[in-house]
Amino acid sequence: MRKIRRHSEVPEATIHRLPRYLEKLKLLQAVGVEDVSSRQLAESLDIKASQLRHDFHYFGGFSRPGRPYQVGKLVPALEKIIGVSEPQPVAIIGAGHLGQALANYGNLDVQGFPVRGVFDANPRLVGLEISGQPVRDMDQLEDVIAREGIRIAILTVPAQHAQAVTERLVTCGIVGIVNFAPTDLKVPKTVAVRNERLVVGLMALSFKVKCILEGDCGAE
Amino acid sequence: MRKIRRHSEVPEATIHRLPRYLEKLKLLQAVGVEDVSSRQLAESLDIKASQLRHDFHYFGGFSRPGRPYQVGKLVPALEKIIGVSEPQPVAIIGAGHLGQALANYGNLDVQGFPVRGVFDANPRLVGLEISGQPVRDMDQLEDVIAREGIRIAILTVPAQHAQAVTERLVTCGIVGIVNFAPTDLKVPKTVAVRNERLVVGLMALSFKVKCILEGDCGAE
DNA sequence: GACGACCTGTCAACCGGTTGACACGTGATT
DNA sequence: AATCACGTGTCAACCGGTTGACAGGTCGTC
Repeated sequence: MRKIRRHSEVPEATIHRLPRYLEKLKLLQAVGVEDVSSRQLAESLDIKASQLRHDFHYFGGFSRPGRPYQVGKLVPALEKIIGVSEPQPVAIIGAGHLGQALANYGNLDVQGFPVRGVFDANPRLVGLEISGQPVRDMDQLEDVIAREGIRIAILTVPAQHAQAVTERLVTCGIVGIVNFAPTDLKVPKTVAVRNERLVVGLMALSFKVKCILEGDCGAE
Repeated sequence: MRKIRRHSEVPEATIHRLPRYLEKLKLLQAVGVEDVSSRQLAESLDIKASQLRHDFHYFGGFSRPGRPYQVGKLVPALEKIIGVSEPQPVAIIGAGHLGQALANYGNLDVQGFPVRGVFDANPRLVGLEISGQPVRDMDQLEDVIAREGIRIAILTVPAQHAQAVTERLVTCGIVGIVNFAPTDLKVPKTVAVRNERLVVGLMALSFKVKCILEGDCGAE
């Protein structure tokens, strides 16, 4: 039942697994499964059971010893840990193709990240309606973020504007940024950034593809 | 000058840094920089110089000892290693909002991944033109992939169809898949998959945001 | 031509994350 | 009540990746 104080001690790798645990557990819950053992859950996620238990151990007290985990308790516990026990509103900055695609992506709402503001500097896009939401002019950025209590922003502006926009976001209280621009953002330590760089991913994949084709991967 | 045979020995972490090296080097090249030391390059990428040299060491022979790296030689060398010294055509499966956004994303072409086929099962989308390319019906999938020699596919179909489509892709010779569907794909070992799970990223970010807001991150 | 500034290649120590092992708790069965 | 199958919490060994240190090469300068 002991809770760890400083979440900063949780390894990065574990943090990235938490969402996957939650995802799978919600799926199980939807099917009506009540109990799940570390082995079952781990196997379905293709990781080792010991690792899963180790991960949970950082937070402690998910189950009574000797008994499997209870899906019904684990889901809200994980949601609380991750910070999505209440909806976490997000803003999308940049209503180009990608921004629009994300605004339309219903899964965000469902998973606890309702889009509460879409912004663009281009007057042609401003006023456009996407999934029932207007694209707003950038000069409303600060107002809307404050009013809606938004903490997380998704950045889909061109690379050359990314840093400037980021600074505005930081000033008006944004704490987390998902960056789709192919640039590294400079932010204070009190702001978390996650880079989603498609091209980097593609290239890493390309490297592996080359390995596979040349036959110097795996047992040769 | 010694070349390592089995690229599979290159650590995952290094593979993911290679594209970033290339990206930055291209930028330098565009500005006319000819030489760059490991320290300069590493600092601009916010990593340690020793790590960069260590990474390059896997491939060897990028520079004459005692002299800094030559941008003009490094760029093609890295392109060759990553597998983008020649354009690597890709297909996009699923022409929904995300698929369209990616098809429109000019950066892919520029970086060596020209989109050579966009497919969708929805008759309403088939025939639509995106960036000068028609959305094709799924029944043309095999033909086009074979004709264009496509090795990498980007999967942007709904989760429930992802596995079925994947199997078709594998059968017709696709070796790398970028998966945007929130599902784990089952593929043979000879196929590389990279999952781009937006919601997982958002949740990891949300966790950190919560840490920051609660003040239990960093030096407290 | 000797010196010093600067560079890379290389290796060994270090560190964080992963994994296997096991102690201990629970409930069903005999 | 004893036993067995199955479960979690916990820890120590292990392993891969990161980091610092240094040997050895190159160039410009005095």
